[in-house]
Amino acid sequence: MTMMIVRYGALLAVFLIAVETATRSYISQPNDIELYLGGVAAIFLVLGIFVAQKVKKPAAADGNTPDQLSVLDRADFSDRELDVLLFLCHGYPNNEIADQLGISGNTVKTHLKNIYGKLGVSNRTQAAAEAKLLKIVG
Amino acid sequence: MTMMIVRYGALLAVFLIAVETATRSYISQPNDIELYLGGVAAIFLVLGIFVAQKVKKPAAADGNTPDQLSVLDRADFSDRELDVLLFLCHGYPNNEIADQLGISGNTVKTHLKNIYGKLGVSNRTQAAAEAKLLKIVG
DNA sequence: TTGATTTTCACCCAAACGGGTGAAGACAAT
DNA sequence: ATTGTCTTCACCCGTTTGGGTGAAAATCAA
Repeated sequence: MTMMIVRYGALLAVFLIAVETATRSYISQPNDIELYLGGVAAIFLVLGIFVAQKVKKPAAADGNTPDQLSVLDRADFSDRELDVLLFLCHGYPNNEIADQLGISGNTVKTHLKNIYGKLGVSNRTQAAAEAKLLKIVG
Repeated sequence: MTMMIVRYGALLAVFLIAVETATRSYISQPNDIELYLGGVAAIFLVLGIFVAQKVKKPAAADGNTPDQLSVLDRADFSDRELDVLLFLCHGYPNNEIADQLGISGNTVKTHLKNIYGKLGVSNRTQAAAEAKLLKIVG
């Protein structure tokens, strides 16, 4: 998960350099500045949306007093844990989660235990409620 | 929801006009174009993030086809069933629901059975997910 | 008052779940 | 290379839940 942040950071840097280069080569013709500006604006608008989608935070969810102690987001869960959590929130029992993910029921139980620990809950229904509260799942 | 889109659309339009105006007044000094470009890029980056945050859809819950056949609301449940359903959605186990409502665990089970039947589900987590999907509980 | 609905509770049994421990292989980071 | 994390799986045990049946009060409408 740390790796992902680095990757996107590098990607962003490359993108910025590209734009900078384009700027320098275009600066000789000050005629179509407006068009160019619009292009840059559009590109960065899309980029902003993209970044927001990727680096999405839990956003502190409206008027509910968010647990100040446990502010979690997707990054605090491993990929597999997020898989399990997704199925869990849709009401799948352990066996079906196991089938869907192609792993054993025991493995699902292990992931669930870790999920419960991270969320500070003691059963699947609380986990589902908490996950939705923290906007970890849609 | 429609209203919100219109509002943000109008806001975006106003913003674009403002930027356009600023562009026309600045175009006389082609010196600090780079700086100006950077500003526009930054602004639209932030704007993109903002838009993505605000116009973010509830995601329509993945790929589950919503039951067209069973459109239930609160009226289809008895008062006591709604009580149980509420605690259920908060992740309470049967025993605690029983304590909170001052009834026996067996009675809670009976209510749950009826709830499952009405929602067309087979366990409490599915019931919680369905109840939220149907907006029976907040 | 009669009948329908709701609410309450009991018993039984099988399945699912939660908690603990242990451990193996993969893979990235230091 | 060693550490750490992730992922996978197994075993045991007790608790919880789900499903079925039955039934007694209370409430409410016809």
